[in-house]
Amino acid sequence: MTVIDTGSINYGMNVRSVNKSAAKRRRGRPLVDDKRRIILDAALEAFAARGYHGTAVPEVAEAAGVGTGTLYRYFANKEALVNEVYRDAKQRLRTALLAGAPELDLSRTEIAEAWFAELWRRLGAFAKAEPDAFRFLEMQDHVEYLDAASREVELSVLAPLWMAGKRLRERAEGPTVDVVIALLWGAFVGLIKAQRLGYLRLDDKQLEQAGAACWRMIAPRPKKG
Amino acid sequence: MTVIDTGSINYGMNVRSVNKSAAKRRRGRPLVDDKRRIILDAALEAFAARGYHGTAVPEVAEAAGVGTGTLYRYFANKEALVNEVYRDAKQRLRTALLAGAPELDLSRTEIAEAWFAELWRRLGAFAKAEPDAFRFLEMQDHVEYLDAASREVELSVLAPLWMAGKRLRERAEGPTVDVVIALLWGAFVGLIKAQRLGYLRLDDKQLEQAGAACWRMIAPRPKKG
Amino acid sequence: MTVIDTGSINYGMNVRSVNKSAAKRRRGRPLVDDKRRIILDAALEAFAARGYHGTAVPEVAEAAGVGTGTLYRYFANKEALVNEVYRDAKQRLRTALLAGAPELDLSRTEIAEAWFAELWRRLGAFAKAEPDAFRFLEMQDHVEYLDAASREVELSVLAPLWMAGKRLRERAEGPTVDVVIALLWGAFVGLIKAQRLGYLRLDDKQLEQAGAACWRMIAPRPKKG
Amino acid sequence: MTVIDTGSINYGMNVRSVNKSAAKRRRGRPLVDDKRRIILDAALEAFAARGYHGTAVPEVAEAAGVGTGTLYRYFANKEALVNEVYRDAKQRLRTALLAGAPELDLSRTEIAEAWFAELWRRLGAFAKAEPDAFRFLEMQDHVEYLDAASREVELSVLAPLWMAGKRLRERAEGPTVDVVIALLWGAFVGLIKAQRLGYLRLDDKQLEQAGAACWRMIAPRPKKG
DNA sequence: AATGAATGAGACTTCATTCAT
DNA sequence: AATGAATGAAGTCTCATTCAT
Repeated sequence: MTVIDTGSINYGMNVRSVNKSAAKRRRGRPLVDDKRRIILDAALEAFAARGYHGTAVPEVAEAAGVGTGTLYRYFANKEALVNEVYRDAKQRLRTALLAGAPELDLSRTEIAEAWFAELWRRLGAFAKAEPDAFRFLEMQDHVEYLDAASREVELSVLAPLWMAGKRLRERAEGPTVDVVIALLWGAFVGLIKAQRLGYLRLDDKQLEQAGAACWRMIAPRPKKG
Repeated sequence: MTVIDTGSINYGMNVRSVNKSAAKRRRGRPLVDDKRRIILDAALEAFAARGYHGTAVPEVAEAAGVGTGTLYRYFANKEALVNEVYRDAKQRLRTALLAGAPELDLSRTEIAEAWFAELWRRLGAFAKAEPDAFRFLEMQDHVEYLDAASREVELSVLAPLWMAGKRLRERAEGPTVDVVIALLWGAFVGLIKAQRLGYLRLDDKQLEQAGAACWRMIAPRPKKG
Repeated sequence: MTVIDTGSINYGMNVRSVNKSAAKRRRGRPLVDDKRRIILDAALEAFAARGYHGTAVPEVAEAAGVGTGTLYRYFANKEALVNEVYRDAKQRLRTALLAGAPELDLSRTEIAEAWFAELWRRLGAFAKAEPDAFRFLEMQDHVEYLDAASREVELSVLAPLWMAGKRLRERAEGPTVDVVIALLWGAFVGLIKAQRLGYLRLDDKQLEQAGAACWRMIAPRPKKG
Repeated sequence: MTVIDTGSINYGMNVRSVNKSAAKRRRGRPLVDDKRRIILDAALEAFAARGYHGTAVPEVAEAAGVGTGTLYRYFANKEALVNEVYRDAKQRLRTALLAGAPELDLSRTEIAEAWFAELWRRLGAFAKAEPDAFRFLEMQDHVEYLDAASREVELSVLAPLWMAGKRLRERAEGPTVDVVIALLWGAFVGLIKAQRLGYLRLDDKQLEQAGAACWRMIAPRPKKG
């Protein structure tokens, strides 16, 4: 069962650094994308900590180590910036969750369970490796400023999960797929939030146990009759 | 089993109106608390919709139908206002969840299950009756401006749940109480958020099924050995 | 010939002061319009001196003796301000030129000449009494920021002149009415501009002689044949 | 009468192109002045369209097809640029109006009239050939940034006209030379401005008629007595 | 010599808070 | 006690100018 044998793969953790070091260079000269990357990172941290309205653009610029005017050379305005930060983080989440996931027969319960455990582990790894990204993405009310492109990215993460859920819960009773996804996602978010607020400390074992509990929530039980 | 026989009690739904109409009056003379109440309600709505930093104080005053200066007679400043809004909403949530709950023997599984179902129902009722309060309370990053008093109120809601969880999961295996609470709370929040964002529509039956799924997550299974 | 017997009427000169003193007051309390008026006057002076783009809003506020924020209570933004300044000045020009002008039989040359002399004198009085208004109105390229309302006011000044010109030059040969108006208006503007730049000094006699010269430019000569 | 027999000479029209193609070259190598010329032209267009304060330096550089830094190699700063643009345009106007004008006996009325008609025609040709130059030169409030050198050039255009006017109006009654020049110049500017704003359309015949009307304004009439 | 990325001063505008009425 | 006009600090964004490449 190769799926869960990912201990050696460090997903999530390296997405960002990959992006950074992969910045196109020509003969050693760092290109525009470098500065862009630095600003995006600084903005993510600020937005994650204080929200969109609570963050001043010069703050972001300073954190990125560039002048305010420079930031505006890379992003048309604050709204464009937050949208790119959002898409960027969401893409990384997407990669962390879905990259390299093989097509599996989720109708077989033991395979489905392993698949879910893997997903949960990846989520945990992402939340640990990129706490700011995770926190930012789970903020309420991006709606206010997200543009069409960002909403599309949003769907590109949800859709695969929804498809998997659909296959997983074919012929099962209980809540519909939408509800199950919302519950699971919320449960995970709640866990991370509680940790951030200091209500609990998570180690790998507890994270795994939490995942197992969540699996019990959705484990298919055949419909009556 | 009186616990679940609360169908006739409309908890939650009336919390706000009770607060409103219960504003202390003496022989028909409206008291100070009336205006206070109105401002708090207007502020809650605004904060829930646009967040703390996205809401302007004069905006709140106008929505409350009072002058800006008047608002400052009741609340020292914007931060004091948001803290009071927070405590006020949290108290109402507390009442909606915990009021009149009898002491139960949660070590007996069928009683515990009924107790959880009731809790879940009350949560649902609160989220429906006071969407703004629920949304506001679950916003991230109150931390930035919450004061000690507010954090205390926060605990006054959590503590009873924690105690109940403790009793419920004595001798059970799986995640610790903190983790379970975080998962459950998060799951419910995720459900409501998904509904608000239009990812799903909830009717009473689906809400109940969701609750049942969550119960499966925490239903005590005796420790091995 | 009552037309030219206006020596006792001080047109133009008093339009502004009238506006000022006529600010609605109730029991001696100066009303909102007062501050509005002060800001408009300060803005006119600044715009006349340095143009729209050359004038900073806080400059105007300071000249008006109010805080920057205050200015924005009265005018939505800089563009709204300049439009109101424009309309305000143009209306005053209109009043100064056209107020109380009787209907005359401009087909009779001697009446037409007196009418023109009167118009010229009024122009001179306006330019003298309100140099800033005159200078501002004759700046190039208001077009960039003028809104529909302002363009309407523009026409309300031009239309009557155009009608008069039409009547005056019925059956005359030479340039069309549009051309004549443009020439005359331009000639007057050139005169004032030259004075402002120090190329000449105008006394009443020279102004009158200039008007007479202009009259020669348009004095109707019957068409040949 | 060679003066008016200039129908075949295309003055004005070619001033700019002459300047351009006449940029000093040596054996096909484009010289510094080429780039200078291009920048001046781009700047003129921008300043004419949006004014000094409404024009950004990088905008000019881009329109000229050079880097921003390059522009600063040719002009010390924005103010130096606008001054050079001004002098350049004014010189071209000077050439267009005065080049090749023979010394004439303006005391003879019919010669003076022909001379004036020629001047008017040249003005018209210049305004048509170089609308941007004409528009820019007639903008108000160059004063703010014009330096001594520019003001000198201004005079080098005015002085010859003033001399001619002096000779023309020796012993005539009516307004002084300054006034007459201001009126005429203003009249022509008004005509062109009206055309630009769409208040009228000018063809050659109307332009000539306008010139004739203006001549009537200044045609010398012997002093009484 | 040419470039254009970088910058910070300064422009426009908002808003938390005060205070005279 | 209630008001809302007034304010200036602070936020978003632009642009004249510099300087490393």
